[in-house]
Amino acid sequence: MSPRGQAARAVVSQPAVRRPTVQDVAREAGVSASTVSRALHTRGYASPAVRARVQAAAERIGYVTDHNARNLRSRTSTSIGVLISDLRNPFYADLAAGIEEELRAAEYQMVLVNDSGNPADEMQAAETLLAMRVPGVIVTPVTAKCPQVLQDNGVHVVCADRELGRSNSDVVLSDNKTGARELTEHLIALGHTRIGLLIDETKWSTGAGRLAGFRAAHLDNFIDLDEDLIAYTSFDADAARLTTRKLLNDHEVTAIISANNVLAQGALAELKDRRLKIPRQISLAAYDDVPWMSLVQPALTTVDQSTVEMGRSCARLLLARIRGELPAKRRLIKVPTRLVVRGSTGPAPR
Amino acid sequence: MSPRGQAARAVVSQPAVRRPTVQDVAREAGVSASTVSRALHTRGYASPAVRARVQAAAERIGYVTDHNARNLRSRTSTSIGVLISDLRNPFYADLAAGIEEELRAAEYQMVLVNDSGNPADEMQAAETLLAMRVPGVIVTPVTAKCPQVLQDNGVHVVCADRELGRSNSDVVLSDNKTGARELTEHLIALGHTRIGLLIDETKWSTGAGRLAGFRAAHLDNFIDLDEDLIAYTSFDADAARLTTRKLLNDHEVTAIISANNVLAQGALAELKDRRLKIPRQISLAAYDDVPWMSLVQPALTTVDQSTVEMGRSCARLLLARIRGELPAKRRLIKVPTRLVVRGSTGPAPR
DNA sequence: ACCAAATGTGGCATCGATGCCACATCGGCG
DNA sequence: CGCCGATGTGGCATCGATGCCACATTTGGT
Repeated sequence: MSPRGQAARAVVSQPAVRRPTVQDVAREAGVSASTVSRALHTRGYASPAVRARVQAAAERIGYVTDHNARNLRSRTSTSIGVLISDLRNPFYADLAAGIEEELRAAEYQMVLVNDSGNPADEMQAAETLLAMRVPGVIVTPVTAKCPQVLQDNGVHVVCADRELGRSNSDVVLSDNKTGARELTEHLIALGHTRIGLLIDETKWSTGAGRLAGFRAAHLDNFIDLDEDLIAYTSFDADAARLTTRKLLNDHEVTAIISANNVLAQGALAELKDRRLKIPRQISLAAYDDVPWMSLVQPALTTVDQSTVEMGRSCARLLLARIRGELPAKRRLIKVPTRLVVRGSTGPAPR
Repeated sequence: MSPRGQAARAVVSQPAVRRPTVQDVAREAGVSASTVSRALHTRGYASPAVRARVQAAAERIGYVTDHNARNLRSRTSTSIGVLISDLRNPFYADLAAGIEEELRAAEYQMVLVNDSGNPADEMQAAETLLAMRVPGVIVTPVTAKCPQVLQDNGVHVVCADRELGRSNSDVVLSDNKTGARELTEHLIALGHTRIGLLIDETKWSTGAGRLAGFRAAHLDNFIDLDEDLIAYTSFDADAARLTTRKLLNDHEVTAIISANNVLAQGALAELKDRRLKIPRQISLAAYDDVPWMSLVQPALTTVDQSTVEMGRSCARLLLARIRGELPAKRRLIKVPTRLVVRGSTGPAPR
């Protein structure tokens, strides 16, 4: 019976329930809407008596503030955007978990987007977050453009895990160089001099830092680093496996360091496939400790980068920034790492 | 210098940028605000020429729709709440990843909340989502009250992974009974008759279903099930390890099935600790295939419940419901499982 | 007692996009 | 040649909460 509706609209199930508004609460409590607003929101003045009365009334009729209206009017929002590359990778999941925990404690919400490491998806997500008028975003950036656009629009940005070029956003990083150096030195101390490094990228601060730590350890210990032992690979486990195969075929190495948890998976698969005894014949170690690494036999020696804590740091930093508690200068937080020695690393053979 | 401000408000960094509104776009394109709205939003009539002109104008001045205003006025929202128990558990991470993927494809956003399996946090989150006026929520419920409250407020709910009592919400489940039965029968076919089941809960459909499948397999194969072999434990790996220890001490079992991925971790730890040869001395299998299970030696035989696909299903179902494409009757989707036989299960000893 | 300051509450406009209707314009057909 | 419907556009009110100010009332000081 739509009067003159042209395109008959799809039948959308109605919200059905009319939700109470401040007006309703006001009537119920016998005060004005303004007073209700002040009484429910902590900030603002209202006598204890009125406040109690209003709260009781709100409770009674099941009033729940409309965030949309609130956000619109007050030009703020308690939703925070979180842009990560792969939720299925425990690193990002832990990061997100840490962020969520801290945000929730501060009564903020997390809008999580998986950009799959894809620049187009990342920009798309940034646009969506702008539309939501979020006051801040935490991102493991794929492109420098994304944080840039967000900032240009007045959104606070914290980059997590990596830094792209010279941005001026706050950033929280693992202490990649130190972590990688300690891991490498651990192997050197065990007598290894020919150590392969499996790494997927060095354009971002993450890979660059880990590579730098690897180099530094060699330098400090007066070991000539054979550049061919730096095995560049793609970011998935299968590629890492093939690269490991090639590395083992072409070079004599007594130990392998994988630059992240995914690559470690490929490396381990190849070593097992070759029935190499770890650590007797070859040692294996990885940057980024994730749960499976302590379940395999032998358990892997790793660098634990306290990923959940990194997430928390990101959130705390962002919130502080939003609240205006920080000086203008960009802040860089380096989260310390911890070397976790397990069974997969041992004395160099021979 | 605040004129008569009482509680001096915290200095909050201003949004700084005034974002363009439809009015601005209207001026730029030489049309009215209404027209801009129609031209940008696909629905509604606008001549191709105007539409192009408006879009160009919007692009030029960097206009981005304000979701808050849109949501408020049109009483809709494209944010979907997702309430899960533990993002760090790969099961939930995969579920969330599947959900996010499907939501993003439909231009919806995911607001993710970790309730830690805690009823209070769960209700708190439900309230927040009500405040956000989300049209739907996907939840792995802890309490029946949560889906109930949401529904009472006109929010569509899809329960994922488990069902609590007699709710009338849509639900997406793994085919627990069949999966568990197949896994158990696989062991029975290998000659096992004394199989321990490590399980943490049976109040929810998840545990109940898996237990039922375990029983059914015994029944169908005319094996008397010793009730003592059903080892009830708590939901963490450490507890599972202790329970496994007790199970092994008190009973002769030739195989152990763990009802989920976390418990498997505990069971495996205990078996390794006892230096039991898997599968020669004892077989181990688990419900819920997660990545580490194929990395350990021997790799674990599991039931893969296609978690990511479950997540996608949840999202598809919810969106269909929101769009009003579904009949009123509640829908139950059982996602089929797949038995993945690996090295951890073998013939029963003796 | 009287006035000033402190305190608490109500009124009203407003945030930005959109639903709804009125109306201008155009083309087609009798 | 004029009327009517189709088509496209503009005007205006509205979603719900809150910022800001005015004003009523109380308190305290002298």
